[in-house]
Amino acid sequence: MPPRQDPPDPIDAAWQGEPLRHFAPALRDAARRVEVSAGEVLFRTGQQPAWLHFVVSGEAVMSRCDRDGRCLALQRARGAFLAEASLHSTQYHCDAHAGSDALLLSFPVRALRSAIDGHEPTRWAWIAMLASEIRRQRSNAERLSLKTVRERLLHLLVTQGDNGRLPLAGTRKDLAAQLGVSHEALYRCLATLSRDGIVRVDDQALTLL
Amino acid sequence: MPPRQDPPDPIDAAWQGEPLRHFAPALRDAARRVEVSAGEVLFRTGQQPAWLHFVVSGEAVMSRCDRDGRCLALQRARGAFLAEASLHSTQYHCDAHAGSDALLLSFPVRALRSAIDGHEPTRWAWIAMLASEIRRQRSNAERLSLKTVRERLLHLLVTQGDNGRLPLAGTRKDLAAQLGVSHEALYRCLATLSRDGIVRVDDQALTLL
DNA sequence: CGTACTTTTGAATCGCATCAAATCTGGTGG
DNA sequence: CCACCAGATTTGATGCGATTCAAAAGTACG
Repeated sequence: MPPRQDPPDPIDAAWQGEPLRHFAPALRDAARRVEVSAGEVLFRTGQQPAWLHFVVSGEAVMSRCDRDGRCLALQRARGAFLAEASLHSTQYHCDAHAGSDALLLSFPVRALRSAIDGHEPTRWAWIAMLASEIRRQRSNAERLSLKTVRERLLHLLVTQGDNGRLPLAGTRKDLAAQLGVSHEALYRCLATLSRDGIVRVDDQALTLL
Repeated sequence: MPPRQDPPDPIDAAWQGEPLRHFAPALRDAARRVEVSAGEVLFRTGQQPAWLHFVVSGEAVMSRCDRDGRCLALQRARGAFLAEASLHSTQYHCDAHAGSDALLLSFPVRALRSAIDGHEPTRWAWIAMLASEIRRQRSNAERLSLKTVRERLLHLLVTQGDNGRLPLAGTRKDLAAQLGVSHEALYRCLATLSRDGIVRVDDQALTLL
């Protein structure tokens, strides 16, 4: 009889990856599994951070809204911590909600702080994670300072892509939002690049040729 | 006889401020004072980081150039660490040079690492510094995703300004570069905002009215 | 005084946002 | 199974704001 094919537990997978695999055993015990549904509010400006959320699957969005009612996404976390910077804040400076049904691993702030103090691998995993986020953001800012859709898209393929291949996570509308351009402009740009044989576009990914 | 009026040492001042004032005594001893002149190269892509530079005065610029020869500034450090993320990298991913004559405090990477491990105030000062840089970058990306010069400028005044007042560090051309717009567009926008009484523009600062 | 740079204004052009509308898609319920 | 709906995708037309090129005036500095 063949062994039963359990679906791989995404939480187990998350514990195997960065930065969680360096986390102290005490943190594994302290972590709480949380399921949220699309749109659910995770925290609001002014609240005191008590838990830090690692987004195992789905998406969580940190955003700020101006008084005109327009909202801007500051972070879209997938397979990463949401609002890492709030580990030592006394209150949140943004709002956050689930961008889709999502599975979270939530860590008590106190436990995380003491693990960083007392457990060297946790400490350096945390610092490395912050540093890598800084790099990602710098690259993001670099991209947004480019003027044309074409330049931004190619920049994304070069910097984020795996050898020129970038898997499409969400819809192309989402990609347009990430690039800070209208979806129409992105569609037109994709059509042109595809027609000119510069980028191959399929349902799974964009590939630089 | 009045006490002699020594000019305040900018290095002393830097040690009083964040994040250096939390640094371990061992780091004070290990730090090296370095003066560089405008244009001088601080490091190049591929080199192994041995020193981490705190920019006491002047400016240091981290940049990446594409093969077209165009360079984009990823970070302009003033009163802050340059390339903090390289503390655990085995090599630099960018180039850096002095944007002006500058005074640096340089820390040996090894000493900084062990201070973070062994000295709690240093550790949390470092983590807080990384977190605050992430916030700054997120805010920066938010700003760059705005479409018009006007919106970007007002966003900068609100988020970076002290109660709507933003001291002008460099030239207005520099400000235009920071906002990711041409300097002509910025001059025109400033003229309009000034004429309409929305922003007061003088040599020292921009003030939101 | 001359040089290099910033600041400022003008004019032409280009790319994108926006509005509109049609098609396609996946999912839901009758 | 089909009708239907919400959303994504796609194409078209228009206008606006920014870029770009150009040129003049101001400013700092040796």
